[in-house]
Amino acid sequence: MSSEKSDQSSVTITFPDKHTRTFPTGVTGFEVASSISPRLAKDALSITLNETVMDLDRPITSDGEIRINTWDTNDGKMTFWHSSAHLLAEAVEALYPGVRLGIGPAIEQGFYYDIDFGDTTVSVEDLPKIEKKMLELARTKSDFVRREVPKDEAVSFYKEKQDPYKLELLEDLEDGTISFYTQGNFTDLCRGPHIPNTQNVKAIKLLNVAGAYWRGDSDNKQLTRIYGITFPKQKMLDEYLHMLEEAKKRDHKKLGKELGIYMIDSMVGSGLPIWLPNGTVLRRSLEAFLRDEQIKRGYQEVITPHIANLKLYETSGHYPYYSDSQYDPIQVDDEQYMMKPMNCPHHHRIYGREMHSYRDLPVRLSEFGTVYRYEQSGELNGLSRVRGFTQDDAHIYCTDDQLKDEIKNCIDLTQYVFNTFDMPVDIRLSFRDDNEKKYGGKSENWERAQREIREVADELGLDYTIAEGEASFYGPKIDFIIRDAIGRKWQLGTVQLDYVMPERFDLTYMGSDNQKHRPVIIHRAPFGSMERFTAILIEHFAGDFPLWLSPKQVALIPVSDQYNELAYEYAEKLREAGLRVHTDDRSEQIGLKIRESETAKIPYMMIIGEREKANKTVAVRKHKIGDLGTFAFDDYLNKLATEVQSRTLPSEADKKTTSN
RNA sequence: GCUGGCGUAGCUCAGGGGUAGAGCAGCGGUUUUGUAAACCGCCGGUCGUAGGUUCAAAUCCUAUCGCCAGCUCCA
Repeated sequence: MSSEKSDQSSVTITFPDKHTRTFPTGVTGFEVASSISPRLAKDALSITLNETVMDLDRPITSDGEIRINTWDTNDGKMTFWHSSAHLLAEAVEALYPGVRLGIGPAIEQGFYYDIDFGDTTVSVEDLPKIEKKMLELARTKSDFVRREVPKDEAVSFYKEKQDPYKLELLEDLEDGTISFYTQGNFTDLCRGPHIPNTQNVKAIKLLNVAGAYWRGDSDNKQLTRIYGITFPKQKMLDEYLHMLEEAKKRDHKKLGKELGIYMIDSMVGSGLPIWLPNGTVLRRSLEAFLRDEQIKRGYQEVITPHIANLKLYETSGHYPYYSDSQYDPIQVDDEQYMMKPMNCPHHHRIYGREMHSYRDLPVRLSEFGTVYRYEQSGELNGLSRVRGFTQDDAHIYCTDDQLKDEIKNCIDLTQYVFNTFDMPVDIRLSFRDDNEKKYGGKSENWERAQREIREVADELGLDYTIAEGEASFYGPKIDFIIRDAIGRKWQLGTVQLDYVMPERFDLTYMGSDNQKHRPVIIHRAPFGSMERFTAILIEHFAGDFPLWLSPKQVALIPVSDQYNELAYEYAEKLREAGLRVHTDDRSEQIGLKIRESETAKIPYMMIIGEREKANKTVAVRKHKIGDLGTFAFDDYLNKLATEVQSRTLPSEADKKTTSN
């Protein structure tokens, strides 16, 4: 921060609500917080001054906008967890003298520290004793003390300590910008900021140990990374651990198996998921949903083969550029063919098969296209990371003038899709940075595209962030990050602009000026991959799917064998109405049949016995809710059909049924 | 691919040098049932795979495959 105004005797601080106050120069964040309320001063962890997070006791020497960071803010948590990482390092140094420290940052959920334990292996069993030490140290209420040190001193400090990692970090730092933080007996090279003292840390959980390469480079030594999380209150930790357990219960690998969604079979091959009957119903329902919506929006569906001549990918540039993640080509007659890693080149050839007039554009080609990519074995994970998957892919070929409308249409479709599942969406505009070499296509196209994307986002009133340098090689993109029912974030759909492929495939259209022009391509996929999206859906709904997606929608449960006939009759009517029905005609007790339907997460049960036979009614029981009462069969059938058609979410359906 | 952990019956798990265990599921009977587990019996495993050590290996060692947590990468 510049201190050009340090000669002034006062600084003007602007608060988040835009009101301003004047303080003497050199006032600290703590003093500013105290001037508002003692409570705030007590809760404050750090301040953010002009987007820079600072210690509470750093003097403020220039005007600026301030935020006082408590636990309830993101910056506050980051400060808290970063300080907790130091606490972890202190505990580890105390318990394992002679360890070398790498880096220890705060992360989205907690923090980690990378540590070289030398010849000692540390496993999860060792974590409780480190936790205990951390708590002990936290209770000493040690202040975090910042000290700016000359580079020479920092270097000799770490030479003394024989820590090659910190020395390597120091190489990249300039004299005059180096600071140490000390708490208790522990000093660490650190930019800061930190919380005032260790006693705010009341609850500690070390979660995991894992190997991590120094600086993320697999040529470097692998350090031991200890992950942890801390809280200012024990209750918060309890809640967090509860959330972790909840997430575990929702794990799609567990539920996917239990509900018969998919299997992975070692004889078929790892990373090659097999969709079981229940999963296939679910997936086809999702596809039908998107397909219908795309048809309404003027898409044309195509089907392309799973392997293609290598020349196709040489033309697109995917080969050999991405050959690390592609399966090796196979020899077919005199030519080489490759498993399809992308659908786009096929679609480009479809576009290119005939002349297009500007009047025909946009051309929107869609495909549920299955692609194969080689993922390293350690990457594979259930349905969410696989080697063969199906993209809900589409490519839109349009003129520059149509681009804005098409982007708008894509964003609208994507939002429509995620709204249907009640998944809140964060939007990120991924633009290029100044590194020209990273990107293809003409600069003016990029600039226009980025401007138009932003205009569209503004016109739609979207709340978005811009990520410079996150664009793909061939164009800027819009990324959709959704949040699931337990608040986890997933990057899903993308809309990407492409100025490179039209050149590579020599795609043209005839303009009104009777000249050939290059179309712009939009790549977009709301779900991204059917496999990954299904994994997220399973976890989002915890397997309790909305009726329209449930593999089995209604279980018919006769009270005893005598009522089987009526159950078959009802089942037939439900099937005719398009519902997926299971009739449980086993000679089992009703309690068991209900229990099994509950654990299979079938949304509705219809119980049929003497009373129902007499009156042509059904007793309806709803999954997770219980007995809803008795209804005329035909009425309930219509109600269910409506619920499917409107794609009602389980939470909404519960409200409706419990209120009547 | 790398580091660490884990592979025992269809599933969930116990056992840790001396003849493989439980519950659930499955099968056969009995029970004909009113809103989350009826009763009896039976079947079921080369202890992931391959080597090795040993009189003897599910158990110890080595390799390998798979899974899990991370690391790296992701058009």
